[in-house]
Amino acid sequence: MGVKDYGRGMRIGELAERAGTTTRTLRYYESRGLLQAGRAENGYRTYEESDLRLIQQIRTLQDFGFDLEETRPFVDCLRAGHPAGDACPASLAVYRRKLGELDALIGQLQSVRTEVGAQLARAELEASAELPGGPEPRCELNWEDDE
Amino acid sequence: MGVKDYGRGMRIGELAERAGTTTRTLRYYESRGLLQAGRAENGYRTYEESDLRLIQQIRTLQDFGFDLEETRPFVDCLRAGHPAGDACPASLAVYRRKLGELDALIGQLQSVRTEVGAQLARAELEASAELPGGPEPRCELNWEDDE
DNA sequence: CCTTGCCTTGACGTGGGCGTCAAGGATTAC
DNA sequence: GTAATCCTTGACGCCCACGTCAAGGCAAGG
Repeated sequence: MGVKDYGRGMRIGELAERAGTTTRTLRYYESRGLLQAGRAENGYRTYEESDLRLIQQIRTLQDFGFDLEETRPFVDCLRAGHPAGDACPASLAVYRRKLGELDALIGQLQSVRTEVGAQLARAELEASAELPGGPEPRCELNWEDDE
Repeated sequence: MGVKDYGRGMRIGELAERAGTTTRTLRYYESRGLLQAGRAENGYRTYEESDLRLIQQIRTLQDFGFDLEETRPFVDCLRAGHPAGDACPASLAVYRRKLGELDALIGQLQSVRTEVGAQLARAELEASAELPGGPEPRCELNWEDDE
Protein backbone atom coordinates (compact mmCIF):
# COMPACT_ATOMS: atom_id res chain seq x y z
CA MET A 1 0.00 0.00 0.00
CA GLY A 2 1.26 3.40 -0.85
CA VAL A 3 -0.39 5.18 1.99
CA LYS A 4 -0.01 3.93 5.48
CA ASP A 5 -2.38 5.45 7.92
CA TYR A 6 -4.15 8.68 7.27
CA GLY A 7 -5.12 10.52 10.37
CA ARG A 8 -2.08 9.65 12.47
CA GLY A 9 1.54 10.25 11.76
CA MET A 10 1.48 11.70 8.31
CA ARG A 11 4.73 12.36 6.60
CA ILE A 12 5.65 15.72 5.17
CA GLY A 13 4.68 14.97 1.59
CA GLU A 14 1.20 13.89 2.56
CA LEU A 15 0.66 16.87 4.76
CA ALA A 16 1.92 19.24 2.08
CA GLU A 17 -0.39 17.78 -0.49
CA ARG A 18 -3.40 17.88 1.78
CA ALA A 19 -2.62 21.45 2.71
CA GLY A 20 -2.12 22.42 -0.90
CA THR A 21 1.42 23.52 -0.39
CA THR A 22 4.93 22.12 -0.71
CA THR A 23 7.32 20.26 1.52
CA ARG A 24 9.77 23.09 1.16
CA THR A 25 7.22 25.48 2.58
CA LEU A 26 6.52 23.24 5.55
CA ARG A 27 10.21 22.88 6.33
CA TYR A 28 10.51 26.62 6.04
CA TYR A 29 7.70 27.11 8.53
CA GLU A 30 9.45 24.72 10.84
CA SER A 31 12.70 26.63 10.48
CA ARG A 32 10.79 29.73 11.52
CA GLY A 33 9.45 27.93 14.54
CA LEU A 34 5.86 27.99 13.35
CA LEU A 35 5.53 24.28 12.84
CA GLN A 36 6.87 21.47 14.96
CA ALA A 37 7.19 17.94 13.73
CA GLY A 38 7.76 14.69 15.49
CA ARG A 39 10.29 12.25 14.15
CA ALA A 40 9.87 8.66 13.13
CA GLU A 41 12.54 6.09 13.81
CA ASN A 42 14.03 6.60 10.40
CA GLY A 43 14.31 10.35 10.90
CA TYR A 44 11.25 11.27 8.85
CA ARG A 45 9.10 14.10 10.16
CA THR A 46 5.69 13.04 11.41
CA TYR A 47 2.62 15.20 11.69
CA GLU A 48 -0.80 15.02 13.24
CA GLU A 49 -4.14 16.12 11.87
CA SER A 50 -3.99 19.20 14.02
CA ASP A 51 -0.96 20.36 12.08
CA LEU A 52 -3.13 20.59 9.01
CA ARG A 53 -5.21 23.22 10.77
CA LEU A 54 -2.14 25.16 11.69
CA ILE A 55 -1.06 25.31 8.10
CA GLN A 56 -4.50 26.27 6.90
CA GLN A 57 -4.51 29.09 9.43
CA ILE A 58 -1.14 30.30 8.26
CA ARG A 59 -2.08 30.20 4.61
CA THR A 60 -5.35 31.99 5.16
CA LEU A 61 -3.52 34.82 6.85
CA GLN A 62 -0.81 34.81 4.21
CA ASP A 63 -3.50 35.21 1.58
CA PHE A 64 -4.65 38.25 3.48
CA GLY A 65 -1.18 39.68 3.22
CA PHE A 66 -0.02 38.91 6.73
CA ASP A 67 3.63 38.08 6.87
CA LEU A 68 4.80 34.96 8.62
CA GLU A 69 5.71 36.62 11.89
CA GLU A 70 2.19 37.97 12.16
CA THR A 71 0.74 34.49 11.95
CA ARG A 72 2.67 33.35 14.99
CA PRO A 73 0.10 34.40 17.60
CA PHE A 74 -2.60 32.51 15.73
CA VAL A 75 -0.45 29.42 15.53
CA ASP A 76 0.47 29.64 19.18
CA CYS A 77 -3.18 30.07 19.99
CA LEU A 78 -4.14 26.94 18.10
CA ARG A 79 -1.34 24.99 19.68
CA ALA A 80 -2.47 26.16 23.08
CA GLY A 81 -5.60 24.17 22.42
CA HIS A 82 -8.02 26.85 21.36
CA PRO A 83 -10.39 25.77 18.63
CA ALA A 84 -9.69 28.91 16.63
CA GLY A 85 -6.43 30.71 16.00
CA ASP A 86 -8.02 34.05 16.67
CA ALA A 87 -9.43 33.12 20.06
CA CYS A 88 -6.50 34.72 21.82
CA PRO A 89 -5.98 38.42 22.60
CA ALA A 90 -2.63 38.46 20.83
CA SER A 91 -4.33 37.39 17.63
CA LEU A 92 -6.98 40.06 17.98
CA ALA A 93 -4.23 42.61 18.46
CA VAL A 94 -2.70 41.50 15.18
CA TYR A 95 -6.07 41.83 13.48
CA ARG A 96 -6.46 45.35 14.77
CA ARG A 97 -2.98 46.37 13.86
CA LYS A 98 -3.48 44.93 10.41
CA LEU A 99 -6.70 46.85 9.97
CA GLY A 100 -4.84 50.03 10.76
CA GLU A 101 -2.11 49.18 8.30
CA LEU A 102 -4.64 48.32 5.65
CA ASP A 103 -6.51 51.57 6.16
CA ALA A 104 -3.28 53.53 5.97
CA LEU A 105 -2.13 51.70 2.88
CA ILE A 106 -5.47 52.00 1.15
CA GLY A 107 -5.51 55.69 1.92
CA GLN A 108 -2.05 56.16 0.49
CA LEU A 109 -2.90 54.21 -2.61
CA GLN A 110 -6.05 56.20 -3.11
CA SER A 111 -4.18 59.46 -2.89
CA VAL A 112 -1.60 58.12 -5.31
CA ARG A 113 -4.41 57.04 -7.59
CA THR A 114 -5.90 60.51 -7.46
CA GLU A 115 -2.54 62.08 -8.13
CA VAL A 116 -1.70 59.81 -11.04
CA GLY A 117 -5.16 60.30 -12.45
CA ALA A 118 -4.67 64.05 -12.29
CA GLN A 119 -1.29 63.80 -13.98
CA LEU A 120 -2.78 61.69 -16.72
CA ALA A 121 -5.62 64.13 -17.28
CA ARG A 122 -3.24 67.06 -17.41
CA ALA A 123 -0.85 65.31 -19.75
CA GLU A 124 -3.70 64.32 -22.03
CA LEU A 125 -4.92 67.88 -22.09
CA GLU A 126 -1.53 69.23 -22.98
CA ALA A 127 -1.12 66.61 -25.63
CA SER A 128 -4.41 67.44 -27.26
CA ALA A 129 -3.64 71.14 -27.01
CA GLU A 130 -0.46 70.82 -28.97
CA LEU A 131 -1.65 68.66 -31.80
CA PRO A 132 -4.38 70.80 -33.43
CA GLY A 133 -2.28 73.54 -34.91
CA GLY A 134 0.45 74.38 -32.49
CA PRO A 135 4.10 73.98 -33.31
CA GLU A 136 5.01 70.42 -32.69
CA PRO A 137 7.87 70.20 -30.26
CA ARG A 138 10.94 69.73 -32.31
CA CYS A 139 12.58 67.42 -29.88
CA GLU A 140 15.90 68.92 -30.66
CA LEU A 141 18.65 69.76 -28.28
CA ASN A 142 17.86 73.42 -28.08
CA TRP A 143 16.02 73.57 -24.82
CA GLU A 144 18.84 73.12 -22.44
CA ASP A 145 19.21 76.86 -22.06
CA ASP A 146 15.55 77.09 -21.25
CA GLU A 147 16.17 77.98 -17.64
CA MET B 1 37.69 76.67 -4.43
CA GLY B 2 35.98 73.47 -3.55
CA VAL B 3 33.27 73.74 -6.12
CA LYS B 4 34.15 74.38 -9.68
CA ASP B 5 31.32 75.40 -11.89
CA TYR B 6 27.71 74.82 -10.98
CA GLY B 7 25.43 74.56 -13.92
CA ARG B 8 27.79 72.76 -16.27
CA GLY B 9 29.52 69.50 -15.83
CA MET B 10 28.54 68.53 -12.34
CA ARG B 11 30.14 65.53 -10.82
CA ILE B 12 28.14 62.70 -9.40
CA GLY B 13 28.32 63.80 -5.78
CA GLU B 14 26.98 67.23 -6.55
CA LEU B 15 24.16 65.87 -8.66
CA ALA B 16 23.24 63.35 -6.02
CA GLU B 17 23.12 65.98 -3.33
CA ARG B 18 21.05 68.36 -5.41
CA ALA B 19 18.66 65.56 -6.30
CA GLY B 20 18.40 64.45 -2.71
CA THR B 21 19.71 60.99 -3.43
CA THR B 22 22.99 59.09 -3.35
CA THR B 23 25.79 58.46 -5.76
CA ARG B 24 25.09 54.76 -5.51
CA THR B 25 21.56 55.33 -6.72
CA LEU B 26 22.73 57.37 -9.69
CA ARG B 27 25.23 54.72 -10.70
CA TYR B 28 22.50 52.17 -10.36
CA TYR B 29 20.25 54.17 -12.65
CA GLU B 30 23.09 54.35 -15.11
CA SER B 31 23.59 50.61 -14.92
CA ARG B 32 19.92 50.22 -15.77
CA GLY B 33 20.34 52.51 -18.75
CA LEU B 34 18.16 55.25 -17.34
CA LEU B 35 20.89 57.78 -16.86
CA GLN B 36 23.82 58.52 -19.11
CA ALA B 37 26.86 60.41 -17.99
CA GLY B 38 29.68 62.04 -19.84
CA ARG B 39 33.20 61.50 -18.71
CA ALA B 40 35.83 64.04 -17.74
CA GLU B 41 39.46 63.53 -18.67
CA ASN B 42 40.16 61.89 -15.34
CA GLY B 43 37.36 59.40 -15.76
CA TYR B 44 34.87 61.16 -13.51
CA ARG B 45 31.26 61.16 -14.61
CA THR B 46 29.93 64.53 -15.69
CA TYR B 47 26.32 65.62 -15.72
CA GLU B 48 24.28 68.49 -17.07
CA GLU B 49 21.46 70.39 -15.47
CA SER B 50 18.99 68.43 -17.57
CA ASP B 51 20.04 65.26 -15.79
CA LEU B 52 18.68 66.71 -12.59
CA ARG B 53 15.26 66.77 -14.19
CA LEU B 54 15.55 63.18 -15.23
CA ILE B 55 16.30 62.16 -11.70
CA GLN B 56 13.48 64.22 -10.30
CA GLN B 57 11.13 62.57 -12.73
CA ILE B 58 12.32 59.13 -11.75
CA ARG B 59 12.02 59.81 -8.06
CA THR B 60 8.57 61.30 -8.37
CA LEU B 61 7.37 58.17 -10.09
CA GLN B 62 9.18 55.97 -7.63
CA ASP B 63 7.37 57.75 -4.84
CA PHE B 64 4.16 56.84 -6.60
CA GLY B 65 5.16 53.22 -6.50
CA PHE B 66 6.31 52.89 -10.11
CA ASP B 67 9.18 50.55 -10.48
CA LEU B 68 12.27 51.61 -12.35
CA GLU B 69 11.34 50.00 -15.65
CA GLU B 70 8.10 51.93 -15.67
CA THR B 71 9.96 55.20 -15.45
CA ARG B 72 11.89 54.49 -18.61
CA PRO B 73 9.35 55.93 -21.05
CA PHE B 74 9.27 59.16 -19.05
CA VAL B 75 13.02 59.38 -19.05
CA ASP B 76 13.23 58.63 -22.75
CA CYS B 77 10.60 61.27 -23.33
CA LEU B 78 12.58 63.89 -21.46
CA ARG B 79 15.75 62.94 -23.23
CA ALA B 80 13.95 63.21 -26.54
CA GLY B 81 13.62 66.88 -25.76
CA HIS B 82 10.09 67.08 -24.50
CA PRO B 83 9.62 69.53 -21.66
CA ALA B 84 7.70 66.97 -19.63
CA GLY B 85 8.32 63.30 -19.14
CA ASP B 86 4.67 62.49 -19.66
CA ALA B 87 4.37 64.29 -22.97
CA CYS B 88 4.80 61.04 -24.85
CA PRO B 89 2.17 58.38 -25.56
CA ALA B 90 4.29 55.67 -24.00
CA SER B 91 4.25 57.57 -20.74
CA LEU B 92 0.52 58.02 -20.88
CA ALA B 93 0.17 54.30 -21.44
CA VAL B 94 2.16 53.67 -18.30
CA TYR B 95 -0.08 56.09 -16.40
CA ARG B 96 -3.16 54.24 -17.56
CA ARG B 97 -1.78 50.84 -16.83
CA LYS B 98 -0.78 52.03 -13.40
CA LEU B 99 -4.25 53.36 -12.74
CA GLY B 100 -5.63 49.96 -13.56
CA GLU B 101 -3.17 48.27 -11.28
CA LEU B 102 -3.91 50.72 -8.51
CA ASP B 103 -7.65 50.19 -8.84
CA ALA B 104 -7.20 46.44 -8.77
CA LEU B 105 -4.90 46.58 -5.81
CA ILE B 106 -7.09 48.99 -3.89
CA GLY B 107 -10.06 46.76 -4.56
CA GLN B 108 -8.25 43.72 -3.28
CA LEU B 109 -7.06 45.52 -0.21
CA GLN B 110 -10.55 46.76 0.51
CA SER B 111 -11.99 43.29 0.30
CA VAL B 112 -9.24 42.02 2.54
CA ARG B 113 -9.96 44.84 4.93
CA THR B 114 -13.62 43.89 4.98
CA GLU B 115 -12.76 40.26 5.53
CA VAL B 116 -10.30 40.94 8.32
CA GLY B 117 -12.74 43.32 9.92
CA ALA B 118 -15.40 40.62 9.86
CA GLN B 119 -13.03 38.08 11.36
CA LEU B 120 -12.12 40.49 14.11
CA ALA B 121 -15.75 41.21 14.89
CA ARG B 122 -16.60 37.53 14.98
CA ALA B 123 -13.63 36.67 17.14
CA GLU B 124 -14.46 39.46 19.54
CA LEU B 125 -18.02 38.22 19.78
CA GLU B 126 -16.95 34.70 20.50
CA ALA B 127 -14.48 35.93 23.06
CA SER B 128 -17.08 37.96 24.89
CA ALA B 129 -19.54 35.09 24.68
CA GLU B 130 -17.23 32.73 26.46
CA LEU B 131 -16.13 34.92 29.29
CA PRO B 132 -19.42 35.70 31.11
CA GLY B 133 -20.25 32.31 32.47
CA GLY B 134 -19.44 29.75 29.85
CA PRO B 135 -16.92 27.02 30.40
CA GLU B 136 -13.53 28.48 29.68
CA PRO B 137 -11.77 26.42 27.09
CA ARG B 138 -9.52 24.13 28.93
CA CYS B 139 -6.77 24.30 26.39
CA GLU B 140 -6.04 20.67 26.92
CA LEU B 141 -5.15 18.13 24.33
CA ASN B 142 -8.59 16.61 24.15
CA TRP B 143 -9.91 18.22 21.03
CA GLU B 144 -7.88 16.44 18.45
CA ASP B 145 -10.63 13.85 17.97
CA ASP B 146 -13.05 16.66 17.33
CA GLU B 147 -13.48 15.70 13.71
C1' DC C 1 54.76 65.37 1.26
C1' DC C 2 50.72 64.25 3.47
C1' DT C 3 46.08 64.39 4.47
C1' DT C 4 41.49 64.92 3.08
C1' DG C 5 37.91 64.21 0.13
C1' DC C 6 36.25 63.40 -3.95
C1' DC C 7 35.98 59.81 -7.62
C1' DT C 8 36.42 54.84 -9.90
C1' DT C 9 34.98 49.64 -10.35
C1' DG C 10 33.65 45.41 -8.19
C1' DA C 11 31.31 42.69 -5.33
C1' DC C 12 28.67 41.13 -1.45
C1' DG C 13 24.46 42.11 1.85
C1' DT C 14 19.39 43.03 2.67
C1' DG C 15 14.56 41.25 3.17
C1' DG C 16 10.52 37.48 2.47
C1' DG C 17 9.07 33.34 1.19
C1' DC C 18 10.02 30.23 -0.65
C1' DG C 19 12.01 27.35 -5.59
C1' DT C 20 15.37 24.42 -7.04
C1' DC C 21 19.14 21.63 -7.28
C1' DA C 22 22.64 18.28 -4.95
C1' DA C 23 24.03 14.20 -2.59
C1' DG C 24 22.67 10.67 -0.11
C1' DG C 25 19.62 7.38 3.05
C1' DA C 26 15.04 4.77 3.54
C1' DT C 27 11.21 2.33 1.91
C1' DT C 28 8.40 0.23 -1.32
C1' DA C 29 6.97 -2.03 -5.76
C1' DC C 30 7.98 -5.31 -9.12
C1' DG D 1 18.15 -7.07 -7.40
C1' DT D 2 16.93 -2.79 -8.64
C1' DA D 3 14.26 0.98 -9.95
C1' DA D 4 11.10 4.34 -8.28
C1' DT D 5 9.65 7.22 -4.86
C1' DC D 6 9.86 9.01 -0.72
C1' DC D 7 12.64 11.34 2.89
C1' DT D 8 16.94 14.03 4.95
C1' DT D 9 20.18 18.36 5.27
C1' DG D 10 22.54 22.02 3.00
C1' DA D 11 23.02 25.61 0.14
C1' DC D 12 22.44 28.72 -3.67
C1' DG D 13 18.89 31.46 -6.64
C1' DC D 14 15.29 34.92 -7.08
C1' DC D 15 13.37 39.76 -7.12
C1' DC D 16 14.40 44.93 -6.54
C1' DA D 17 16.49 49.02 -5.38
C1' DC D 18 19.75 50.05 -3.64
C1' DG D 19 23.45 50.06 1.12
C1' DT D 20 27.94 49.19 2.32
C1' DC D 21 32.59 47.89 2.16
C1' DA D 22 37.09 47.31 -0.32
C1' DA D 23 41.02 48.84 -2.87
C1' DG D 24 42.72 52.16 -5.28
C1' DG D 25 43.16 56.69 -8.44
C1' DC D 26 42.98 61.88 -8.75
C1' DA D 27 42.88 66.70 -7.04
C1' DA D 28 43.54 70.41 -3.80
C1' DG D 29 44.91 72.61 0.67
C1' DG D 30 48.54 73.36 4.00
